[in-house]
Amino acid sequence: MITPEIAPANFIRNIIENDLATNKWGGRVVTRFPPEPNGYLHIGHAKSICLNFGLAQEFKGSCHLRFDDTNPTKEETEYVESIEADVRWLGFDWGEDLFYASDYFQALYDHAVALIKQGKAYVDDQSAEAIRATRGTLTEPGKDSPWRSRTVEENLDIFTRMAAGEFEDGSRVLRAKIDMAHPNLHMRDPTLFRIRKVSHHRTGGKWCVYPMYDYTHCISDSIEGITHSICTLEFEDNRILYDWFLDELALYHPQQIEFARLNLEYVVVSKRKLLTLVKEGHVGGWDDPRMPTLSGLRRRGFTPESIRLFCERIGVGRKESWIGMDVLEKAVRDDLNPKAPRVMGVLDPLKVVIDNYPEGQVEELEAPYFPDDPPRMGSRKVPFSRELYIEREDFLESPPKKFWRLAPGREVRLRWAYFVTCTGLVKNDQGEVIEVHCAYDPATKGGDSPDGRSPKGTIHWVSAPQSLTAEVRLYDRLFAVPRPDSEERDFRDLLNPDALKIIPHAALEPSLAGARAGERFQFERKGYFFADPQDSAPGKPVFNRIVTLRDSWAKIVEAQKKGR
RNA sequence: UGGGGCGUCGUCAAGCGGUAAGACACGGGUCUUUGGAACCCGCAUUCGCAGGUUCGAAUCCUGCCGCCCCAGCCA
Repeated sequence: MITPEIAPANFIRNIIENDLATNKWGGRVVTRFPPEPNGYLHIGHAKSICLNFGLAQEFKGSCHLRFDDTNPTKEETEYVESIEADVRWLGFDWGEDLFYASDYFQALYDHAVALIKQGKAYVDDQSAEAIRATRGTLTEPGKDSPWRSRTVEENLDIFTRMAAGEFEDGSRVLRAKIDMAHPNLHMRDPTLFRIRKVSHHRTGGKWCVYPMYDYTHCISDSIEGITHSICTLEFEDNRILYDWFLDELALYHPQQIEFARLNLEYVVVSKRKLLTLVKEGHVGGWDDPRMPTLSGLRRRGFTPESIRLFCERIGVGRKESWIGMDVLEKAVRDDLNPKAPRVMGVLDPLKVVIDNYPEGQVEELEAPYFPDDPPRMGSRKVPFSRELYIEREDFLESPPKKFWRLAPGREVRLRWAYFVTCTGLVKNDQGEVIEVHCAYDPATKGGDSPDGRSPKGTIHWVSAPQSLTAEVRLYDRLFAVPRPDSEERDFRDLLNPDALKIIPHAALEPSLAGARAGERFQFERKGYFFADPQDSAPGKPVFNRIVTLRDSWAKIVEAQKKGR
């Protein structure tokens, strides 16, 4: 197991601890995760989910799942289902606390009527363009609407008729009457309700006026008895409205707290761009293993634990920050290292003939699944014969300094098998090595020599005749540059062409024929792999590479290059 | 030139007036039948800058500088 990491302190936890100490909320901690059901959840949402559900868990409170479905033109049931599945997959449970903003449409309407009666809201007959034109600018105040001083009675009458469907979409809106000269633009008479004569995924045709976010969110939080309403930094300016509505309506008043959203290098997370990748076929779908969506990460083979570990490690603050992809990769390695059984698979096969090994002979060699803890899960038998495959990159005709693998005259250990020494090689017309010849030392069976010598290199291998041919998909970072969003070029041109390499005929050890869909393994020296849950069939697994192993040889090579 | 925020190691991030946690990355080493893992050591005399208050400041005050967000009938 990964050593349990102590959840690092953060300012939100501090606020909660302080509130608990002062009994501000009567000992309650109630948070919520409020997605709009208009797209798939991605790694950025995971941060928010882990924060909200994690805090609730830690303080024995609760976290509500609430769909913010106030805009029927953009929201669909398909998305609520995928969101529920993703949150559950991440390991969180909202219990009975599943809500929809649309549950509160009537209450929202009633509160609007109350605001009208208080003279705090009015119906504006101006067009959207006119409203925009009179909002003023960052430095100049706006102008009052000509409809701002309608009587309460008239406002009540028209608002009622708006809700009854008497007016066309866009013909008028209900606005709060605050201050058109306020320095915070959100306070310049924000819209409360707009007319939308469209069917809503839950309320159908019941409503033709729909409430806006600022008005809806605070009241929804209030109704549900939320204590800490955690959202991202871009809503900082909206907090003034959150507070204004609740104060004017004299309702239970949760505290809105903002934190910096996640920025992850080498991916893009905007719905528009992700959708483009899917629609234009740059990826196979929302759950393509290259995608930063939770469904993509799941399909790739990431574990929920690894995502949670990642979220814990990146912390929570109010500073715009960028997290390197290596942090996510490290998190999944750390999670899988103690969990994934070790097996051998050759991704780029190079044939090896052991000349002094009897033709036709096959030995079954013992190979532990967890070499660092052999009793655990025991071992499997791996066949060994005269003809093997090794990784093409594990042989070099003229090896550079510090290369410890196979080369002419060089002895290496074949993992769990024998020491072999390279005695010759065969090339094709293009001068490429297509076959390597070796001699094995029968005294080194199992990988130990009686004379105590130990080769510098140990490489993996698979017996050719018994090998399992399987498709392996090597995934890597989606983009070739760390911050695709801040580049001038079209983001499509920044995609990493090597984000997916399909190997149709990898040579795997035969035990893998028994791999079940959804199982994870470490292919020794190569990385962690996941039997694709959709494309694997009994006896015919298809593997996705989740992440490579840390590769210090690659670092040496790079250093040598630079040194030159 | 309005309003709201943010600036602590390469990247995140603790710290809340008492003399800079931790993680990732990086460097070195031990061990090793994965150049994996594990383990050990190192890694900010300094907290955007400049002043000030104080016995004492990353923490308080003042002034600068830099970066982000806001002008949807989106959320």
